[in-house]
Amino acid sequence: MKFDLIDLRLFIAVAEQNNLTKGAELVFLAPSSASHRIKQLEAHLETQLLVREPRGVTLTKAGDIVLRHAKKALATLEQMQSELYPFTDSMQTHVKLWANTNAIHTYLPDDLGQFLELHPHVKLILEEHGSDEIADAVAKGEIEIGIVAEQELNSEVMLFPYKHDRLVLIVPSRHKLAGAESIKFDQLVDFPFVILNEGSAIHTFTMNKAAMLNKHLNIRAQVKSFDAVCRMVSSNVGVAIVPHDSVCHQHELALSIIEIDETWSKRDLMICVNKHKELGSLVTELLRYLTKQKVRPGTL
Amino acid sequence: MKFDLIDLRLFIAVAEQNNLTKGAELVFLAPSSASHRIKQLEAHLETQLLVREPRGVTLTKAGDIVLRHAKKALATLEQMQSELYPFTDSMQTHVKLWANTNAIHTYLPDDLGQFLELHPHVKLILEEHGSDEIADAVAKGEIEIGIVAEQELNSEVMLFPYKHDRLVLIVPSRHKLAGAESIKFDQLVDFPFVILNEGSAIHTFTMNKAAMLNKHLNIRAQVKSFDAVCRMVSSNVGVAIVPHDSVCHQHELALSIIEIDETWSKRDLMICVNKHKELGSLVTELLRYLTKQKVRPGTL
DNA sequence: TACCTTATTCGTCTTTTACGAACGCTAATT
DNA sequence: AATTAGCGTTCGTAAAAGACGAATAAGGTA
Repeated sequence: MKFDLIDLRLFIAVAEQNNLTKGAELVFLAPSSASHRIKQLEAHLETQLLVREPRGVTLTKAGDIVLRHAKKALATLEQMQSELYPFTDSMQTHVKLWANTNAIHTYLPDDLGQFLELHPHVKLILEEHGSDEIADAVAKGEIEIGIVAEQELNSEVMLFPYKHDRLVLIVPSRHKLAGAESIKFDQLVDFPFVILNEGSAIHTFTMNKAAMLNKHLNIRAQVKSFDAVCRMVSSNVGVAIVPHDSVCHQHELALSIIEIDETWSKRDLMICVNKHKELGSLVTELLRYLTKQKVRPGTL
Repeated sequence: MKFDLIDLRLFIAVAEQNNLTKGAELVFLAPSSASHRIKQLEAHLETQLLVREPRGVTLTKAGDIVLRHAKKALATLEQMQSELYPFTDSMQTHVKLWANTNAIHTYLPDDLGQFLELHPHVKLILEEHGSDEIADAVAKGEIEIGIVAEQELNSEVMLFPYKHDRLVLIVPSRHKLAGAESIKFDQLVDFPFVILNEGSAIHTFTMNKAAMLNKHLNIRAQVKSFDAVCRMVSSNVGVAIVPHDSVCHQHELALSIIEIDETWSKRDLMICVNKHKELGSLVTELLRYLTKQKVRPGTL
């Protein structure tokens, strides 16, 4: 066994991209190096793993086997690091995390709350900043980790997907807005609204947006779950603003989904960390934790 | 994750030996290199894995975790190679295997038979030679793999345990030989014998040894299993020669076990392969297979 | 006290590995 | 039909990693 973990990570990346160059980039290698490494790997295993095609690569059967086991092996080692965390020397006790408004008002409270519960000794220093500012601070090493919205940022940071979601308007199928592609928020403040319980993040958020337009939302119903929101809307009680992911699989309901054409409706959040600096174990742990969190419809 | 597979193998070896120097040797590293590697590993994991004591090392709790996961990860990769075997390029079709008399007449037929069944395209070229001769041929690369008896051989070969067993004499507890430390074969050819079915390897072997002394064994009973042999002997039917491992756990029977003081009674068999040459996948597979075989009492 | 075992440090040398530039190949484009 | 764009590979060079042996340190043992 003469290959190493970089080979495995590279191979996984290449396999998932079906593209050697892109895969190489994901593990910070030049294409030439990647090509060389994979050739060595194939030589050591005495097996062809990829078929090189003019537009990328595809896996052979042997490649599938390697992909599967490589993933498993790396997962084992990730798990190891995770379990190792409590024993880590020089245990870091605080992390500076900056996040944009969206993140701080939506997903973060829940996620961080859970994380802090799991790690009682940890202190988070959480601040709200603009995405560009956050990325710069991460690049300069002023903070360890940030959560931002934009994709195009300071190229000195490494990005991981955090949440991928957007707020949409749902209306009954026969509503006069039904079928519209997208809509501005100010076009709908006068419609009757179905919203979540007072105090929920999205409730507050929506009310604030309306207030900024000097409007007062016409609240027809307040309910306790996204499920209930959808049902109310489909029963013609009113319209509602909800995360797209919490509605997409309610196909049995007579709903029409409309994009909201506002910057705040986009909620693709990315985690960014310094590209070059070695991450402390606590940051690694936090990053691991946050990237594991999936969108949980109905929680927001 | 900046460590590599060598680190993991090294760590496992060191952990199992509780000794850095010996562990290093197992993975063909100088102690200095091993020390350096493990220090790096500890640095990368930000965790102390070993406590260095004057007589070797012991594992910390973190070390235990690493040991467990490292083993699992490596096992995954071994499994991968194993599954990969059928896809291997330049699939080797024959292997030269030399073995000493013992091995050829005892364990090998069974094990090789099974192996060949699993690999229908493989041809084995099996020859019988003396252990030293075999080791030299392996060292020179004339044959890929050998099975030998002695431990002290040409140091250019790498050894793996194959079978660890020895033939012993069993007699009834009240037999006049009972309690003896050891005995020569010629001292017992006149006792009545219980032996395995005609045709079994050990039967043929024993008969041949007697014939070499110009004696004819006094066969009192032939039975079909080692279990039966033990029962017959404990019932005073006669004495018997059996593999030690097939008798050791028959404590309820009134048996006395006596060493046989002959070279052929030692059946510690080792597999040897070339220390420096990269092993072909077929040889790897065979080696993997043979080292997995455990002594199966009652099979011989 | 002298000695042994075992791990570590240091300086040197070899091997490994990454990179960029040039190249070859194929499919899509003009 | 010629051109362009996307990909993977090859090659030479430069830098980094890694292995080794000798010397060292630290703690038990005879």
